[in-house]
Amino acid sequence: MRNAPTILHLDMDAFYASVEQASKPSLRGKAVIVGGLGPRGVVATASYEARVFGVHSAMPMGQARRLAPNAAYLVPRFGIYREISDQVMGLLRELSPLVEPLSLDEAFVDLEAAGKAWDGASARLVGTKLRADIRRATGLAGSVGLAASKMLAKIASEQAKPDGMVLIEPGTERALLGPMSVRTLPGVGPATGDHLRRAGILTVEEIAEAGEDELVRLLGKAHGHALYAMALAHDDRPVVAERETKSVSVEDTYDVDIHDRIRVGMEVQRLAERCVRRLREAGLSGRTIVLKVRRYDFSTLTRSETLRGPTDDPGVVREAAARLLESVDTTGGVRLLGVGVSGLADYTQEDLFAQAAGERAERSEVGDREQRGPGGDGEVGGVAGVAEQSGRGGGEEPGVGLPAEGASERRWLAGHDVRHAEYGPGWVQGSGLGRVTVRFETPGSEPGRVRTFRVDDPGLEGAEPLPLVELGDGKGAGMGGADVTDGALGVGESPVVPG
DNA sequence: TCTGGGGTCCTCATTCCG
DNA sequence: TCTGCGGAATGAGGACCC
Repeated sequence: MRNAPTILHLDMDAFYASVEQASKPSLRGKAVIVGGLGPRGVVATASYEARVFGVHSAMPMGQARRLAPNAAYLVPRFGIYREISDQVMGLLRELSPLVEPLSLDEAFVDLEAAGKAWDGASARLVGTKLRADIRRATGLAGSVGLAASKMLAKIASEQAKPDGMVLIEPGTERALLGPMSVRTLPGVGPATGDHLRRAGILTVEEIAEAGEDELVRLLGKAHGHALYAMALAHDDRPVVAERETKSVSVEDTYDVDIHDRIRVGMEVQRLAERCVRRLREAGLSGRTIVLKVRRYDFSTLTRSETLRGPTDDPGVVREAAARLLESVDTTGGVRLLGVGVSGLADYTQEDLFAQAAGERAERSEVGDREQRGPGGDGEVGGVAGVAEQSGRGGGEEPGVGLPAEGASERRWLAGHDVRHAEYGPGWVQGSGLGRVTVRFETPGSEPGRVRTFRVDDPGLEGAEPLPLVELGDGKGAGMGGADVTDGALGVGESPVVPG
């Protein structure tokens, strides 16, 4: 491990929720919860105001609504999150060519590799400037951790939240980590945490005291060795700029369990097609097809099949998925279906055609029996439409207000952007019972007024998100000096009117 | 109104091959 | 020829992360 705190970890604070607050003046200082709004949705991000009520990410939406009934509940807008993320990652790449994004809102940067920092003082300067640059460019707050390894930089940024910076001085790591919970260490989740607790190991120090052999005995070779090293603050993992994709998958959780076997088959076909679309967009092909089924009782099983060569042929993937489904008992109902492809290779056309032809010829007799799937192509029934809604969010959301494929009526998703011919730009506060409620405001405006329309109002249409920071003047639209109208935290009137 | 979606990595069992 | 053994590939499942 290096001896200077020159690895930087950036973590954008409550990212999705902060973007929504920056976009929507009326939500600043309020509890905002972003996630799936269906009956089986979970929280993706809660604003700090919402966390006061005990709401946190991965919590079932129903539970969140009980804890914070007056919060604003919004559907994610991945398009704008990705745009802002690109902006932030761009700033990081100005610091160093060695940037390792972990997600839309997190990344490691190796400052030493670029000669941008060589000791604590220079690293602090870089961190301070970065946070200011991010705020100027996006209006948002990010927390920075600086340390001599990835693990510690990440722990540091965690401690820095919200809107802060923490540097862990080399030499102080063991003392700092010792009293912390084992759950602090990367790779220790609920299961491993329980495992360790049953062995009487609660803190990082106790992991170190237990010794490597005991850890390996408890957790297996790879995990045991890795955890022991982490507990001693040994972490040599380099910052890796380019990581290859290893698999591509899509999955949908259905609002209501599917019992009908034919319907299950159709859904698997649709998922296979979506998966291949994603695969092709990435310029990839793959050898191993994976079917995932989560049953009514939440038990999950996977079935996979490896082809002789990589494919990106929708027909081949559909057929493989259908074959895999045959070996799965779905009586009792399924709540989730997924199709994935792994064993990825670079796309090559000749391989592809040879493969497709070969596979089909091989199974020409068997094929007929299981072909029934794609016949009803394009037909999306009532329940399928609902599933479609819950399944969106992977990044290919349809434009708001545009009809979903096969759906006859426009859908207005809470939080998404719209424009009205008479009232201008705004966003959907809620919809139902044939009505849609829109708040007319923009990132740079004062909190705006609410109006309600019929869902088929001809003057209303979906719109692109507006930039958070007005171009040119560099004025941040962030939360810093935003007006907070409620005296107490979030106990004010609901900013989102249901129905 | 219990529990999303898209990934990665590891372990363990089985099978095939030399 | 029979048997044992050690990979490598494959398949299933679990844990974890954001």
